[in-house]
Amino acid sequence: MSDPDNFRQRVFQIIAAIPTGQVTTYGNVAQLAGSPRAARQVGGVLKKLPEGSTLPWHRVINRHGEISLQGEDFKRQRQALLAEGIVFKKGKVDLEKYGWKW
DNA sequence: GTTTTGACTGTAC
DNA sequence: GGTACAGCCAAAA
Repeated sequence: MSDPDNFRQRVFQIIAAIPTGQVTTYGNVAQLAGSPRAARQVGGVLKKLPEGSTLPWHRVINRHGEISLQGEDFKRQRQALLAEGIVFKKGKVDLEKYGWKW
């Protein structure tokens, strides 16, 4: 059949399923992808994201509720989240409130 | 096939 | 509460 072992493909599917106005952590995505310890790789995959993907990668943040990126990418992600109704408190997001739950 | 890298997380101080 | 170090995993060179 298909390639269920394709971690990268799995991550895309998971992130694509995140509803607007909600956020999730890399660790959460990694766990859903089948490897709870591969949170790092989740970011690594998104960094090499294909341009044709309309994937809402901006809804993925670290476990501190903060954006792990820096520089322009950081601001871009923050703006994207603000545009979706996410409220930043002291530069952080309330995962208890916006944390994505299945 | 081996080595290097990294948008993370957990534990320790 | 914040900072520092180590571990883990998958993809790219």
